[in-house]
Formats: sequence, structure tokens, C-alpha cells
Amino acid sequence: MSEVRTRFAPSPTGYMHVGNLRTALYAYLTARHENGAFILRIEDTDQARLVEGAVEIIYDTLKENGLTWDEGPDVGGDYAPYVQSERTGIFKDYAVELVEKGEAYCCFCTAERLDALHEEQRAAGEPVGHYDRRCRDLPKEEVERRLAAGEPHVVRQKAPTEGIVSFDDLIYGHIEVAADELEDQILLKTDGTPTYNFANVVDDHLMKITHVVRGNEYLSSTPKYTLLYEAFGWEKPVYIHCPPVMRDARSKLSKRSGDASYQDLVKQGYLSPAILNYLLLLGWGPKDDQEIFSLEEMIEKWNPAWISKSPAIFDIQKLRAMNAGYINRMSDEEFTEIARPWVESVVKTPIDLNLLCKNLKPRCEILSDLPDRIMFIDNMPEEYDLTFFQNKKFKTDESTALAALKALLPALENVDEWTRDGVYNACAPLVEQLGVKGGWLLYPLGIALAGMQATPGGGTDLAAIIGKERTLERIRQAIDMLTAAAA
RNA sequence: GGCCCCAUCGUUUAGUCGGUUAGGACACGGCCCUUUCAAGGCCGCAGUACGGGUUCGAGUCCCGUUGGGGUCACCA
Repeated sequence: MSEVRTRFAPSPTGYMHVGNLRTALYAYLTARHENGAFILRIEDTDQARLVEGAVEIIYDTLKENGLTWDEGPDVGGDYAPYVQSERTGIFKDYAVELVEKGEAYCCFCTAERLDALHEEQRAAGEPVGHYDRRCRDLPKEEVERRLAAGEPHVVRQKAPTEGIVSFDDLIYGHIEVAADELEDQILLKTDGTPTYNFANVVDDHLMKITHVVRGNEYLSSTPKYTLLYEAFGWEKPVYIHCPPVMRDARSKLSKRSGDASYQDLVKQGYLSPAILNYLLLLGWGPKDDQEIFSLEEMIEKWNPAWISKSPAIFDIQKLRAMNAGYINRMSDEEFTEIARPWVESVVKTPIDLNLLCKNLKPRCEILSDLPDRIMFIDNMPEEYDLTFFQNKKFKTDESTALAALKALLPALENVDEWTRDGVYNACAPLVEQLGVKGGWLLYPLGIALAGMQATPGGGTDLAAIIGKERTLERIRQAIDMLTAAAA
């Protein structure tokens, strides 16, 4: 069996939505699982839609995710060029080949005539149909004469007028469609450039693509592709049509409706491996219960036949959980490194960064969660809701908190070794002395230091993180506030 | 509208030879742990869209209904 070759052929629109990335991943895995080649081809024939820097976004996204390509615009390959706009000269010869074989013909009908035709059909109350094939059987002499006169024309393929056209898809199985559903599709436009479908078939053939992995919006046009392969007498690729990634049950993910692109997700603090892992499972499942996959494991376990047939709704909540799992599995050191810029964006004063991050790690689902959680370090609110001191489980309220903090203050003033353990060791004897539960004493400390209820760590952690000076200052502040409130 | 495709918990997915207490994950609820909140551990709630067949037996096969998606360009 020959080498498996797949390709990812994006249009450089400047927006890589996650559905695109998933298609790239599936194509990549299909190749790599068979030790095959993965090719990157840029489909930029629509110059009007060209966006500056869009190709770089494609490169960067694939690279960040480890989806390396063997052939492409930047690395070259045996079938270069890999940018479609540089290949326009190629297609004309193939169109001519089909005309000579009698599989295609020159059509001189103008756009105006086509419009009029459709208008007539509408007026007659008929559904707007296909091209009426007026030029399909023009006498050879007439065609030559009009060509010689330089009359504008397109090249159309002669589609069969009866019978059925069928193809096989690895996911959807055998699909048949009546030939009269198909029209004589245009191969070459008036300006001599190829239509997308035509260019695609020729390119895939020339690049020896064996498995075409693409979105299932192409399922309906695949019979046209089939006709082209048959007209040329080329071997058809294995088709793998992937269902779309949806925003909700009705609509696809789209830039227009403001759905997050891959880049947006990264900016929000989602990790690439977590995004890729989530995408793998969105529309595909292994036969066991494995959920966490490294790229190597994906390659090993991949089977394109297990891709789902129905659309999958993108669930940001599940992605969040997946991301949290990836963060939780990192070492404290790794997490500190990726969290550092986020922490430093809101904390400019000296702190125990390692201790903070150790506490932040299990509390962080995505990196952009961080700033709100640690704001209090540099910006302690002047006032906060004193009912925060009420805790049912520890039997605390404003008055017990006042007592606890008053006991804590002198004990902490005497601490020399200001570490988490040092602070805790100074507090522990008080629990004995007062005959209370740990929480009774330390829960109020956390509130006093942060001014909020959900904090990255208990009272002693917070004290160690923000340092002795700020700790004592905030305890005094809390004592003042509680005293004033009690009076 | 024509044609093509799809349909398992709220979401995602397993169930591919017809026989399962219909499994996992996220979310949700509860309990444990606990110096807050988390994390972690344990338990729970929750599904075969509907209607007909075929069969001893249907999530699985067939037909229909409903719902949804895609596609019908000198766009890609």
C-alpha cells in the first residue's frame, strides 16, 4: 500500500476557529497514525478575502500544537508550489485535456443570459434550475470560430444526464445521488482561473493526497468531485468528512457571531495541549474511557472511522475543566512559570510567589482567572462586608472574629521566621490556650487579610504570602472596623 | 423548496455480531477531608426524539413522522 498522505488546506482569513484546528488535527492524525505525510497547502485564490498576517496565524497555530507538516509553502516539497495562487497556470492544461477528451466544453453564455434564464424559470413558477447546456453540443467549427474571435467563455464539464453518481466516505458510508441533480459545473472561469472545486481536485491529485479530511459542508459537492476524478480517470482519495463544530444546536461556530478563535482562547489563558485534547474528543471517542491524551497517544490511538456523524456543540465549560486538569497536573514550578506574568500584572509588591502559586494552582481553571483572585494583595479594600466573618461551621461571627484577631495580633508580632510554618506555629498554641477549633481562630484571619471569602489559601498561607508588615496592618484594620461596628 | 446527511443523559462520548443493571467525562446535588474557597476521595441525579414494523429479544435492522445540519455560484 502506498504512503498515506493528507493535507490541511485552509484559506488565510486571519481567523483560525477551533473547528478548523480540529480538522487539521484529524488530518494530521490520519497521516501520522500510518506513518504518512501531512501537507499544508494555502488556498488563497480568493484575493478579495486575503488578510495580512493570516498565513502566519496558520503556521503559528499548527506549530504551537505540534502539528508539523512535511511539505508546505515554507518547507517546500516534491509537489511545490503549495500556495494555490502560485499554481494558477497548472489548471488550464488540465481543463484543455478534458475538452480534448470530450469531457468538457467551452461555454459562451454570458452571466446576463444565465440570469435571464433563472428569471424565466422563476417567472414560470419553476424552481431555479441548472444551466440549460446550450453550448454543450455546439458544432466544432463554431466553437473554433468564436474562440478565434476572442469571445469570452468558461469551460464546463459535461455531467452525465442520467444514472447515479456515487462515492464512499469513511464516516458516512456509501452515498448516491441522481446524476440529474448535478449540472455542468464550471471548471475555468472567464478570466481563465479555476473554480475552487476544480483546483482542489487537480491539486489533491498532483500532490498524491490519499485521504481527504475536510468539513462535511463538502459532502454535497463531493459527487462533483467524483465526476472530475472519473473524467480524468484518476484514482479517488478516501473521503473523511467531519461534522461541524457548533455554537449551539442551530448555528456553527463563527467569527461573525463573536465566537472565540483558537488565538482568543490562548489569550484567555487556555493551554494549547488542553485545547487540542478537548478538540480531539469533540466529535471523536476512543473505545475505552481514556480522556487525557498527549499528541503521541493521539497518534497511537487514532482511528478516523470513529469520528462521529453528527454535529458537536462546543462546550466551554468542559474545556475549562480540561484546562484545569492540565494545570493541576503540572508541577508547582511549571505552573509558577506560566502564572508569573499574570500575577505580576496585578501584584507589583514583594510577595512569596512560589507559595502563592502553589496555592493558586488547584484554584485556577484558566489563567485569566488569576488577577481577580489576587487583586487584594496590592489593593486591599478599605471596607468590606463584615458579615464575611460569619461562618456557621466554625461558629464564628463579628464578635468572635474580633476576639480571635486580638489574640492573634500579639502572637504574630513576635514571629521572627515569617514563613507559612512559622506563622502557623505561632497560632497553634493559641488554639490550645483558648480551647477552640482551628477554624474559629484562623478563618477570621483569612478574611482580615483579603477582605473576601474565596482566597488562595488559608489565613496562614495568606500571611506568609503578603509578608509580616501587611499582615499586622490588616489585622489592626480589621480590629478597628469590628470594634467600630460593635459600638 | 429539491437533493444529501444526522438523531444515546443538559453537553460530549461508549455501545459497530440484535441479548448491557445503557458505561465514562463535564455540569448539577450530597457526603468526607479541611485554617476560607478550591483541589482530592466517595455517593447520587440524569439518556436511547416519536410512531410503526421484523424478532423469542431492538439503542442496535427496516419504514414513517418530527426535529436539526449541509448544499444547490464564473465564492472558497
